[in-house]
Amino acid sequence: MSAPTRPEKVRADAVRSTARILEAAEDVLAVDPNASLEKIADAAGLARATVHRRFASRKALLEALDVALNERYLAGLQQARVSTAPPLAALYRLIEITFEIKIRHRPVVDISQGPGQEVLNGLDLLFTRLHDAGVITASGPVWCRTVFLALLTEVHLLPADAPELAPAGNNPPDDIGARSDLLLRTVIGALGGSTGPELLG
Amino acid sequence: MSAPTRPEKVRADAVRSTARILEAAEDVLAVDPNASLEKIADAAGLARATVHRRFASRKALLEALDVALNERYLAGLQQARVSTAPPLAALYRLIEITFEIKIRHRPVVDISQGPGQEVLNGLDLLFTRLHDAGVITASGPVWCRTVFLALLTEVHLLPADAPELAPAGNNPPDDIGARSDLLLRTVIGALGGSTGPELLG
DNA sequence: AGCAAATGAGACAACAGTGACTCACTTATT
DNA sequence: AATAAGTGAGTCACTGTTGTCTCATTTGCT
Repeated sequence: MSAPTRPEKVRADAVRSTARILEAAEDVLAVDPNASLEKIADAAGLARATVHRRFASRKALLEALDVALNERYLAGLQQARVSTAPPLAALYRLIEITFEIKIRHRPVVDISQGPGQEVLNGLDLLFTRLHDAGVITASGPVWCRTVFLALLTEVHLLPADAPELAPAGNNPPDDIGARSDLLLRTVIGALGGSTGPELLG
Repeated sequence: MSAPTRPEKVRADAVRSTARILEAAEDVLAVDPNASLEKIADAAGLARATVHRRFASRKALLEALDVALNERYLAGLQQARVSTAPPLAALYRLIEITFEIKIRHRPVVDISQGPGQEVLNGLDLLFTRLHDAGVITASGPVWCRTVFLALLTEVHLLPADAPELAPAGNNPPDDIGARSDLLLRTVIGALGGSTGPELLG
């Protein structure tokens, strides 16, 4: 009803601001899911009023953030060829991609309802395939995905100098690789798969 | 300075209220860590004023809850003979005890600082012993405890009718036993131990 | 029964966060 | 350079929560 006289063209300014706000929100909310809009605005280097201009309400911001994260995740699932590649290779690739785009989960309202359903279906498919291929013992995809997401969060929060992230002979410090390896080993082991070093054979 | 005329004797009334408030707080805060004092009071069947009489501030309530949980946990650690019993048996017993007294972790402010240090030390000792005994591969006790607590939370939140909680031939539905088994298998596997059914040999 | 303690109900100010608005100023686009 | 869009800074009303207080009533103790 009260159409706020929408502008003819969206200026490059506004786009940057929107992106900055989303980035800041992701970072800030990861630490404190109840952080105020002012904190987010500060982290984005903008005024709180600007946040309100780009996002009508706090709820709207959270939903936009949810959508953005789900999009990234969904792209990751496709890129990992979750439904066609050998499941273990797909899982490893998905993990790598996830760490590369540093997806966080905690902040998001509730991944289980709303647009995140596609992502969940993709994960469930992956774990079903892993079970069918005999890579893991656990058969319930919901449980598998729960464990996966929980461990993903923990590996994500692990400080970069943790001893678990120091691989055997690899001198070059490859943070993403180390985290991916650790998460893969841990998840597969947790779900009843073999943890041998020849996993990806 | 403003000593609020402390009573000569603490009545049985007050003790019950304090306990009720702590119980309610544990339950309510497990679902929503930012629940208002009124919600907690309602869950306890008491007026908000009473909560404020027993606990000077919200912070005081959270600290008291933290202390209470840590006490229970510490008692569990001793009861499981974490430092003397065979480590795998100790872990299993600790898990059982934890589920019996239904300890939740999320609500607590931050278990890593304050009086919770003793508990963490106990857990670290347990995982060090598990590694030394060759039960698990992971050697960093901090990482082990992180994984343990994360999975504990997930198993705790698992609905009672989840397929993962239905054991092989055991007809009698033993919820705590099923959860304990699942958690033990998952944790040991996640930390690089064998997941065979003959674990406790 | 009698007293002190504890509670419920309600009012109260203080405070933080949200959302809407204005106005002067800056920036992007043409 | 001119114009439209975007921003910063500030104000304002509104809401929910916290913490304090009072007073009538109920409850536990002896």
